[in-house]
Amino acid sequence: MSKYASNKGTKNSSAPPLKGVNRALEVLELVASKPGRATDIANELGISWATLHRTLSQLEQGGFLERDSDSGRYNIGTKAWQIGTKYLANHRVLELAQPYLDSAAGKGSLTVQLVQRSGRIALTLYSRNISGEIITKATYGYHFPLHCGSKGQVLLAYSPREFIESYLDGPLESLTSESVVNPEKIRKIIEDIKSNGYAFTEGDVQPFSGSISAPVFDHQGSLVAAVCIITRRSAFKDQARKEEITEIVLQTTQSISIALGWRPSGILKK
Amino acid sequence: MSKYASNKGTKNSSAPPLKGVNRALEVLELVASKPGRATDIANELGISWATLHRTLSQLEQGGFLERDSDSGRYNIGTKAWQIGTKYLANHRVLELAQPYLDSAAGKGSLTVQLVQRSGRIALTLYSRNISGEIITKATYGYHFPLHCGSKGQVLLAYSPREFIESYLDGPLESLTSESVVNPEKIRKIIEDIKSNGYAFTEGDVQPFSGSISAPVFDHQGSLVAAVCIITRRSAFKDQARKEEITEIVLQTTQSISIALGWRPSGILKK
DNA sequence: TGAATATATCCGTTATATGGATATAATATA
DNA sequence: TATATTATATCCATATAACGGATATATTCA
Repeated sequence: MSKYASNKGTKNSSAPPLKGVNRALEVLELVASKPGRATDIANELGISWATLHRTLSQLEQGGFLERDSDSGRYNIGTKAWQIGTKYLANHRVLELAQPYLDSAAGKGSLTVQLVQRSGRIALTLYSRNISGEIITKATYGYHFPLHCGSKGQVLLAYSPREFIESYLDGPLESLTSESVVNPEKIRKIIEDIKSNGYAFTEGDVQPFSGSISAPVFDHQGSLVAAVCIITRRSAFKDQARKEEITEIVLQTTQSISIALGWRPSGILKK
Repeated sequence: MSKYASNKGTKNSSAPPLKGVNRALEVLELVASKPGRATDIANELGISWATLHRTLSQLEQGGFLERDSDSGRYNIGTKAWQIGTKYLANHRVLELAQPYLDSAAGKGSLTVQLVQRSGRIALTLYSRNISGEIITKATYGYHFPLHCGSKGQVLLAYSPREFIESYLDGPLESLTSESVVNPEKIRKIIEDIKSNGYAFTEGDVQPFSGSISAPVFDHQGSLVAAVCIITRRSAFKDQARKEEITEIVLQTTQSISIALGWRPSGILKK
């Protein structure tokens, strides 16, 4: 039927789809978010088994996927890490921010992260963990939705209005019993964050941890990342300690933003 | 160029190649190792411009590549990091090793890494850097060939004979004027490493840094990773310090190997 | 300003991926 | 242990979807 009707309605002539490649990328994304067996993947993606099989083999052969021969489950492979790390090697903001993050971590023996928004999730770019106190999911590879955890909330709060709305329209998952998933309440939280300049949450990602985050801006005043300090929840009971941590976060984000050319008063440098 | 010969003569019936997907993966690998403009990539891979363009667009649209609109250069994109980090989240050895690595880092304010072999390169899985002393390329995203740096040499030394030979047959790049690239000399180094149980190199990766590495084995006694301690070269002038660091490396690898079920004397547990 | 180089897009042709069907392997169940 | 069930692997004729030469546009350089 559709011999030549590949073009969608998009104003600029939509690119030809390269179906095979697209499927492979989809498979990668799916496996990343939910490792599983071949059949699961085929069902989830609604593609024929034979087709999927070829794709899986190809990805496995390239090292992008790995298959555990006992369980038959596919996982992300070595090559994906090898290539993914190259993203960091060219990351201007990270390079610039790193010394400030390390210094912050030193100040209070804290877990400090630099995070960035990627679609609907908060993506950790750098994580400086303190040996003594290990918070399970405060490392690379744990991506949370934006409405859970102070880091996501900050990233959400300073995103464009339209994005916020479309985000809140989507499904809002609960990570713990304390996660806030009511759009109306999240809107309120966003208000607060924007007036305070930082976010604080506890127990909404992991039951026994809490975090404080603040935004990093570039020379145009737009959000590029967030800095997040995570620690065990109990630490925040001590009000003085909490204020101290807040101070460290704000100082750090301010320093990084300034290093990026941002000017506090909104006066852009010419 | 043509990395993997499409399975023609393989004994089992040749699998269908899925050319498009394969090309996309090749592009990713190439960009990771050498970011560049579209034309460069097309030439390097020897594929027609039109074809490449589609592939690039698709990868960019998926977030696997990013294009700097000023320079026109393509780099690895956010999504690649997002997915790559998931590799770590499922990494048994890393999970188990991490506490030991952190403890080692604490002992001497050192940069400690866990590395793994991936094809012809040494791939960093975990890197604990010390704030004060920053060694430029001791982070994620810098992948070195196996013959440069103690970590690569250890990984090479304990690889299967046949792999070593095929590795030495390939082209051996120099990273600094002190890199050893003579196959005969490398064979000698491998001998030494296997009799000492660790490797030490300086100035062969970066002029002013040096490192000591030792192998990590699993319950079957096969190499799974290496632990590497990197510091400024001058530190190794102090013989006592050098021995101290060697001791830390060996203790760490031993602990991790044992935790993996390896038994020192070669006695396998039943 | 014009030449040269890089990027974007079009479109007929055919090589290539598709998916139903069949074959084999691995589990679950009786 | 035998048998049903579900998962994985492979084959092959067909039509779809990708290819690449050619052309159009944008960008860079001299």
